[in-house]
Parts: sequence; structure tokens; C-alpha cells
Amino acid sequence: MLSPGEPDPWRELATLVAYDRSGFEIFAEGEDADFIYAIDEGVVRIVRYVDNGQRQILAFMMPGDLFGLPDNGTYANTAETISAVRLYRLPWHNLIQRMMEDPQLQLNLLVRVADDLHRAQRRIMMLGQQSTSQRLAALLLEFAGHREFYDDRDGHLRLPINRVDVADYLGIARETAARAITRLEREGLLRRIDPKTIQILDIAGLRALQPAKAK
Amino acid sequence: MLSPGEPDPWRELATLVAYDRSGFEIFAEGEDADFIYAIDEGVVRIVRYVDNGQRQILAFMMPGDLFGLPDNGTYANTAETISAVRLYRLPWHNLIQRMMEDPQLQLNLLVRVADDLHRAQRRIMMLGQQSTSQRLAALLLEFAGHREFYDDRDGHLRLPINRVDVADYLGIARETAARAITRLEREGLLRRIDPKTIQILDIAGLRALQPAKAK
DNA sequence: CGCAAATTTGAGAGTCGTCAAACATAGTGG
DNA sequence: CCACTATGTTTGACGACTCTCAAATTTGCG
Repeated sequence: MLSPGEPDPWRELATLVAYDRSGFEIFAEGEDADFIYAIDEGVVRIVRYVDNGQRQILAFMMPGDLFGLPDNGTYANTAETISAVRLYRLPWHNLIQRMMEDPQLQLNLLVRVADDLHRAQRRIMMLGQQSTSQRLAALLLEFAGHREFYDDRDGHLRLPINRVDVADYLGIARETAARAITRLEREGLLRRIDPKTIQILDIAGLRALQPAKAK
Repeated sequence: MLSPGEPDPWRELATLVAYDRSGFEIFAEGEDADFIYAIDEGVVRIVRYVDNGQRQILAFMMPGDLFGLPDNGTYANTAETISAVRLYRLPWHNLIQRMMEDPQLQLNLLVRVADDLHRAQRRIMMLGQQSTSQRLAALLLEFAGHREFYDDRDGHLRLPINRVDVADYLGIARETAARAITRLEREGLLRRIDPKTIQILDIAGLRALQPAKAK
């Protein structure tokens, strides 16, 4: 995390770039991967488009997260703003050069990429093994883990995304996403305030939906 | 890849370990992650078990692949042999130490982990967006990309895995996996020789099933 | 050759995707 | 200020697909 207290090797090397609007494309799949980005504020979605018009959201990136890793010199995914966003942008060649001189910095990046891998593996578990309710609960808990969206006093969760984003993240149709919310509401786990605001009534119940490790 | 020709920083540092049988557990989720492994020969499956008895195969690791990345000091997944396997095993603290002295070595690891991340992202696309037929085609093409399994002269693909592995990799039931093979056979794309041997009749047709990038 | 395990097929129930329509919300212009 | 419109969300109906349970069939090996 880019917490203000810790020494921050990224901040001093990077230039700050800001996007005021939501829905802006930071970079697109296939473009030359010249920069790596770190989020200072706001939310970014990492997506991939398929020719049949479908879209999969691979991840939501939050403050402190890094994105823009090259795959053979080009971006493997597209990055789009979901809110107003402030980013640190750093040229790759610049970073590589610095990392060659500073193994600690490189280790820092390695740990972050490894963490991204583990997050991706959790998503594979989610898409391969969990039901629609479980996936939705996982998404809600993911956002509820961030103070900027969740107030645990009144249980209000303010989602920065719409239903299509929810659906494309969970790998389901938007109607199915809406119905999944209805189901959790009927079961008393949450209550809809408005489409993007959900009051979580039983967060332990949501967690109980999540599959536990076995063996 | 650990091809014999290239300079190989791993081989010289590691100890060779061999497993003769299939179905052996190399390490389990939750254990202290003391070693990192590189495959010299054979196939390993990376799996995660869920308490309801379900299992998801996250990846099949082939010769040249690295696995055993720690997540907060412990393994996030379980690794099991699928065939007889020969591995290079290297203590983590040993590797870290060497990487601090040799940035090139560390960059080598970074690239490999980044590659794992991109593979995981392709799996998210597969599980989130593709139909059963498409997933199966992707699996077949994945193994067909390795000479040790696929003979492109006669089109014979020798799978090292059984139907349960196929199903747990694709995130479907084993009956559905069997039916998916039947369907591709009925469509003339392949022919079953025996359960683990499949003759691919139309590899271009399998590739055509794969979704193309859009935008 | 025979048996245990793996694979395939069948039938029925449940879930999801699609098409359509109803409803809600926010912003716009009169 | 209000009606109106565009957009986003929810609900309904129905067909398609997948999972589960069960049985038939095949395979691999002793």
C-alpha cells in the first residue's frame, strides 16, 4: 500500500496524472506498454473485451494497487477509470533501470506482482467453484473491506460500480446479478437503499456463504 | 523455459528431487513455504480444495515452469504430481539472498511470475466468458501445444490427466466434461481413441472456437 | 479372464441467459 | 417547477444448458 507513512519508492520517481471523469480509458489491450501505474486515489477496472461483444472485468484496482504490467512489451488488458482518479505514472524503462541498481525496489515489485497472482487465483476459485450468490457476496465483501465504500456503523455500502460492472466481474448476465441481489435481500442479508447503495444487515452471514478451505 | 542451451540460474543452485508415482503431494496449502520448485520433467497440478469436497485445478505446470510462490510465508495452493516428475528444489531464503546480489536473476523471477499472472488472467477469461465447448477446446489446445503430448503428424493427443482433472480444471462436472467431448466428436473436430488419447481431426476448428479479442 | 475403477449415457430438476416489459432515477428543457 | 426523456435497474417468462443421481459401458490391470 502507498500509505503516507512508509518510504515510497514509487512516488518520488513517478509523475502524477489525474482523470476527472469516470469511464476514461487509461490504456488499451495491445498498446505498447510504456508506463506502469500506481493508484493514489479512485478506482480503476482492468477489463478484457471479446469479439462477441462480451466483456470480463479481471480486477478492480484500489488506492495503493499497481497495474500496467507488460506482456511481451504490450498491455494484456485495458484499464478504465471508474471514478475520478489520481495516478502515479512511471516509465517502464526508467523503473527497470532503477531496479537494477536497487534490489529492494525490485523485490517490492515482485511481491506486488505475486500478490496480484494470488488475487487472480482467488478469482479462478470464485468463477470455477462458487454459485452466483457466493460470487456476489464475495464482491460485496471485497468492497466492504475498504473504508471509502463501507461504513460499518450503519452498514451502508456505497458501490462505485453499476450492475453491468457487477455482472461482468462475476461472469454472469446483468439480470442474473440483479436477481442475486434480490435473493440476498429476501434472505435478510442486505437491504437495497438505491441501486448503488446497499445496507449490509448480516455481514457474518455473507462471510458464511464463502467456502472455507478443506483438506 | 529451462531449455538446456540457455544459461540457467536455477539449475546450479537447486537440488534435484524425483517422484516416481502420480498423485503424490509435493506440498499442501497452508504449509510453510520453504522451497520454490522448477519442473525438469513431468506434469504437476496446482489445486485448491474447498470444504464441500470440491476441487479446482488452478494450473497444470509443465517442464520449465516454476511453482511454490509463498503467500505471506505459506503456500496458497497444493501441488500434486500427475506423472513421474523430476524437480529442481531451491530454498527460498537461499534464492532471496542470491537475488539481492544478482538483479538479473531477480528480474528473471519477476518475468516468470508476471507470466503466471497473465496465464491466470486467461483462465479468468475462460471461466467467466467461455462456453463448455470453448473451455474444453482451450484445454486440448493447451496440451496440444506441447510436443510430449501431441503428435501433429497423426493428430494424436495423449492426455496425462483423467476426466475428473479435466472437469476440475474447466470448472464443470465430470459428466459435463464427457458430454463436451462427445459433442466435439459429433461435430467432427476430434475422435476418441481411448479415454486419454484423442485424435484431433480439425485443429483449426478448435482454434476457431476460441474467442478473438475485440474492441 | 475377471474385477474394480473410470468413463459415458440417460433422465429429471434446477439455474442461468435471453427477450421483453415494467419501473426507477437523474438530468434536461420548456 | 414540472413534464419528458434517456439511462439504468428490476422483474417475468421461457428456452437452453448444466448438475445430480443412476445405470450402462468400457478400460486397465492383476
